[in-house]
Amino acid sequence: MKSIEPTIKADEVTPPRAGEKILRVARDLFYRQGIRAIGVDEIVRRAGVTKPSLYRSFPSKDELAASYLRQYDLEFWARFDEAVAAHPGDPRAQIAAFLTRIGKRTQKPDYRGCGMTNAAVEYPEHGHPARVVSEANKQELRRRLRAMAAAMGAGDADTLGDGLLLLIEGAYISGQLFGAGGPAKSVARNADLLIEASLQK
Amino acid sequence: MKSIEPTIKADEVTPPRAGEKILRVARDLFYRQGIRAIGVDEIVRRAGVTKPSLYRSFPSKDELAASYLRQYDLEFWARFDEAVAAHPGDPRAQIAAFLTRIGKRTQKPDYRGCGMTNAAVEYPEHGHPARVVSEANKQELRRRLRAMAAAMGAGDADTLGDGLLLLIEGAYISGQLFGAGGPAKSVARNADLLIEASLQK
DNA sequence: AGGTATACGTACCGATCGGTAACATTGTCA
DNA sequence: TGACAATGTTACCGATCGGTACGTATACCT
Repeated sequence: MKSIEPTIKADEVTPPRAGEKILRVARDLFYRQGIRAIGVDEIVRRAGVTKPSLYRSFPSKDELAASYLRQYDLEFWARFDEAVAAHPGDPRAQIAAFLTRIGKRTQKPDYRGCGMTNAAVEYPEHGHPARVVSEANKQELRRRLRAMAAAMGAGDADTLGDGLLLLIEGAYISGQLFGAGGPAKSVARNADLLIEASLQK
Repeated sequence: MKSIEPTIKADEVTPPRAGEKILRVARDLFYRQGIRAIGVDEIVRRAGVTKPSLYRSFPSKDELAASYLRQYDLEFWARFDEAVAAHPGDPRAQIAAFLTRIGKRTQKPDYRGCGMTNAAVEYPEHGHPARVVSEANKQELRRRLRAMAAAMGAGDADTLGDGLLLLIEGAYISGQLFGAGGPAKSVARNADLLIEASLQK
């Protein structure tokens, strides 16, 4: 009476692996309160697992933080590419869509900026696992923004791309500094003004 | 032979009080490595004093961090007002001077952004002594930037002022994320483009 | 010289940090 | 049934965390 009912695979009925639960909880706590502010004990407690389970899935807390950021990276590019895909061949509209979304997110009550940016602030030391992931993400973002600026036909595409990056990072930070009603809500408008000025040169 | 020579008061000849040495060392370590990353033991060790001396001058580490930021606040406004004083009655030139200076600072090797911004990222909790100082500084900066945008005659002064704040915060963060050669070096140029676009509307 | 207040140092506190050793328990599959 | 892999349990490690009780030195004023 037990071998005839795997209508669902065992893998699917099995509750989330310990590593997955840990990463899910860590992601939430790290983002909302910061990586340094959260101890491994609190993570395992909220995840309903024990500490050895954490260290069987992750070699260290620093690597757990890096894993959190790698997942964050995937979700970030998913959002980015979603805005891109919504306006094929129109980089200016792509930027506008992406920034409009950022501007809205910054107004939400529990917004705490960009996990990548925050991690880099928390870990200034070069070579730290979390910082490595964060820097790679930002390098790639810069590359793509400059490419989009060039595709718009900007005279100085690198400057415009960098200007957009400054506005975006400013929105991330201002969002968590000022909360709702802060300067971040105008990021899309300001980016559009900057693009306009950079094109008619 | 001892009562006739107080040409200088005793207070002045005395080597720096423990509290001052502590604050000087704490300021340096907090800025370069972050507040959470530095323990009170390291502060007192590098300052050449002992821990009770720290807690006689400051009620807690959090308050020491707040004192560090209050001093940072004074120096920040000194730099800001210096740029303002250099171009009386010309807010656009004042902004340009201030941002040019920021752009240069971000290219220095040991640049680590704005101490205020970093502290707010490290302490997301509302009401934390360090965060309170940081938020007050940013609120005032926003107010002044908006006022300067209005003085420039911008159609939508609040949007322009906020846009400048976004660029500034973006420069702070990008400066420590990318190091020399990063997007922050173009902050003055992008701000000028944004101003230009905002005025001719 | 003596009193007094201020500043400083030694030694210590309990709590928490990230991380681990050793072993028991469970479910899966052959 | 028996082997295996994953997880849980318990207890522990040395280091560091922020913070303090308490005694000692120094400088000044009378």
